[in-house]
Amino acid sequence: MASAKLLDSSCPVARSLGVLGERWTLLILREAISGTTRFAGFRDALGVAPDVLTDRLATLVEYGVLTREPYQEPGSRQRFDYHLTEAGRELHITLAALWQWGDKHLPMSGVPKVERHARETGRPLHVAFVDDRGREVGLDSVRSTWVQPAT
Amino acid sequence: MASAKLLDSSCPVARSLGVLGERWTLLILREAISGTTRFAGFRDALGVAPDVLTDRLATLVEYGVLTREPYQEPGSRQRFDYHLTEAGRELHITLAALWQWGDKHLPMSGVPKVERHARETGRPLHVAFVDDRGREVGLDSVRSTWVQPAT
DNA sequence: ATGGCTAAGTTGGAACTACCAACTCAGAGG
DNA sequence: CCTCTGAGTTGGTAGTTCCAACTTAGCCAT
Repeated sequence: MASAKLLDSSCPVARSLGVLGERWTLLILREAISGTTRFAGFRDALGVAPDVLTDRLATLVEYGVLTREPYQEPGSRQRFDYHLTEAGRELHITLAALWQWGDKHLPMSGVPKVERHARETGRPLHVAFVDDRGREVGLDSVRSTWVQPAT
Repeated sequence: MASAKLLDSSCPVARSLGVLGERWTLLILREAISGTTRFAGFRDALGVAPDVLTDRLATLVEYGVLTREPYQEPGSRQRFDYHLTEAGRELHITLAALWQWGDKHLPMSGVPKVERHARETGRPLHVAFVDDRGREVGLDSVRSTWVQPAT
């Protein structure tokens, strides 16, 4: 599980995909961000096979995206649930980027939609490049450069 | 190819992953964004098996992420190269989101890095949620709501 | 104390997908 | 005509995923 080949790559996109790029993983995280915490919750929401779900949850725990925590409801035995870490919460940006791309380029009519708004101002949100002053910058203004590590 | 099950999902993240979620696809697009246009370029940069590469390029062309264009260098026969469409260029945001997550949470020392800067101002860039005025909004301020489609 | 119920898995086999090496095909140059 | 190169195709093997059935642990009712 969690492709060692990709994790050893010098490219951070490849390393991210080494943890996140297997089938179901990003959908599991979408569910986690929308509030699902339990094995059966993921299985029922996604229809993922239980052996695959076990594998993916273990990988996400191993790489610090989820925590596996025991809990006990009164009158019931101890069970486990899965909560996002800070690293996992940061994937909201990645998932929202996929969400807005699919919404625009693979549209589907007649289905309920999710919208994102700023909690304080109510303004609609999207995902974009931003400079260090917090100002949005258009795609055409993005310039990528290579930087050698300090020796 | 390009999971029909996911493409029929009501969730745009699942639909995006129906096109982009197969192994190698996002890495091929990372290469495309960094300027690679030819079959051999992708194969040599990534080490992907040629049958898989053929399949992924065809899927990306089918869904409007790449175009397959004939070209002819003087003194050489006609060949094909693959260029990003506008939809493909927009995936720069998604890939940069994966890039910054991997850079932060799966760091690797001693390797060259890519940095992104605004072309006009030179300011460093990252990917984040932004409101409709172009102002960055922190993760904790994002509120998601369901909207029923107009009937 | 036995049997049912549920959450959270495990196990076994069939089906699908990826990997690797070798091969094809079309035109250009010698 | 022979070779070279880019852009693939093909065939067999190895690795993954899918699906259904089974397991395990503790609580509760009878």
